[in-house]
Amino acid sequence: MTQSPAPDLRPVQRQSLSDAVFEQLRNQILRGERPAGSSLPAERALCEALGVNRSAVREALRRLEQAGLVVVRQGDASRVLDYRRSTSLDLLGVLLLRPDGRFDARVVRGILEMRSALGPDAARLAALRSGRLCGERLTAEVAAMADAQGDLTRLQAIATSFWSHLIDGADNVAYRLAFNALHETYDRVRVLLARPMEAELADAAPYAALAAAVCRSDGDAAESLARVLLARGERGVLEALELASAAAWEER
Amino acid sequence: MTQSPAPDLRPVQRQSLSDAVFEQLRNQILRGERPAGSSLPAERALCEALGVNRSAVREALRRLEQAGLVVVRQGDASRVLDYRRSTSLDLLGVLLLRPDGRFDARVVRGILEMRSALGPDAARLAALRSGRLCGERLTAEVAAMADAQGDLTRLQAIATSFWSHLIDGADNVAYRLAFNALHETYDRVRVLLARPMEAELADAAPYAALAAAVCRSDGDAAESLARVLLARGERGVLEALELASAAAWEER
DNA sequence: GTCAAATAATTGGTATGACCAGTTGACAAG
DNA sequence: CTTGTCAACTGGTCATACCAATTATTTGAC
Repeated sequence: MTQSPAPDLRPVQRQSLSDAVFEQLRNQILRGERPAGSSLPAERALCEALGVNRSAVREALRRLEQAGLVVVRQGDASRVLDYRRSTSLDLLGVLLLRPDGRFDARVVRGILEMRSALGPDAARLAALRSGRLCGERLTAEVAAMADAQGDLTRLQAIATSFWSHLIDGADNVAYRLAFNALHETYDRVRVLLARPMEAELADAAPYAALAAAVCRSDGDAAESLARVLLARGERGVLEALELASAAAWEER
Repeated sequence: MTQSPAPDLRPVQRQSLSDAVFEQLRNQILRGERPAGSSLPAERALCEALGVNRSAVREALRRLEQAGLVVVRQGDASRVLDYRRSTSLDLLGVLLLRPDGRFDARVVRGILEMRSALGPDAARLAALRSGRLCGERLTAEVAAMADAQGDLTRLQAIATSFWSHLIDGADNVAYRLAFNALHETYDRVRVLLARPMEAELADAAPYAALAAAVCRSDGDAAESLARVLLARGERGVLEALELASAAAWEER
């Protein structure tokens, strides 16, 4: 008797009502269906329309407010803000995926550019500020890479850890918080990026050189090594993106 | 009869209960009084302790969750996250001011470094991508600067607008969102930075040169001009920061 | 008719209290 | 020791009433 292939059961994602309301309204705003300046329906009207209690609606509104998507004022209707002007980096993740499920190429490009602008500078600062201590941590990650050759998924995790230590070494809160946002965005599409970023991930040598540069507090070398390293992945992702858009073109 | 000096009444900022609860818990977390990994009291316990309704507590928790400061899971206690790892740039504003009301020098330094890393690249991209159109908008801002000579507050507003147009020209969502966060942080301490940044604000010539470079799509020139321009303010702020910390030292 | 003050209607803000639904850990049965 | 049950937490949802701020309308004086 043939054994059917193991159906890998993934944990089902739970979603509270306020989560659902939040996502629905957020997506409508980001899609432009609720343009900046427009008013949201009254809370009681939203309850009615969505079939939930007012608490759920209010909690969702609080989250939208915290995210910088709407402004709520007692006595007046809640108004939609221009998310391009009023939100912070934590929205990158949702902006990355268009409504049709494909990548938004502009967002991808923007993320890559930011990575290339901050990464080398962070490497420079880490070398100058945390030299030896940071360099040793980086070297440990490089050693882990050697054990993981061929396992792209594991290499992704190690590379992330590598950069996280580098950012810590740079001792820059703004870079840290930006990294958090970029990392979370990256995490959403990690599997899809494994192949395109193979050139950046599979070769441990540049990481080793960068770790060494940091270790000897050579800021200039660290900066230029980081620049070269990041360019590898950038090229791969952009190429994959072009192929994908070409394929989408063919589909028509 | 002597007239007492006009007591300038500023509009009192309204604050809902959930706002107050949010701020209190957020500050406790950021101050380390509620360390990462620790559990928050149960919602009903918080209501009791804070003297408010459970709705207010829940709405505050939703905001904390959205900000990446806590994680809430049904059936279990809410837990505090490590904000250095789980929050995004929108926390810069609160991190900037220490509990005693002074600036956190490390945060200031970090913001300046990020500004210097992204600004020149944004200028380069704006020149390459939006050249003429963007350059004309920038030129208009430069003209406004001429009318505002001497009025530092107005110059601040114009410079902000100048950079906003430049970021738009760079056509990079990530830069835009990062700019939003930096700008909001800047806005909180605008008046305090007017003097220290005078060298960057008062001279319109560098802005004019940058606008011209963008206009003729000269990416390299735009980048280096932006670098020089931003260095002016950076130097001034860092000097002011040293003076302030020296003064604080004297106070003891 | 004009304009300002009073008022009604609409919006969000807060409060109570009940009950549903997951999580955890103690505890008894196997 | 393992396993299943159950009790006591936890957050999630609901209904309803009333308070408070804003806005639009009406009213009334001039």
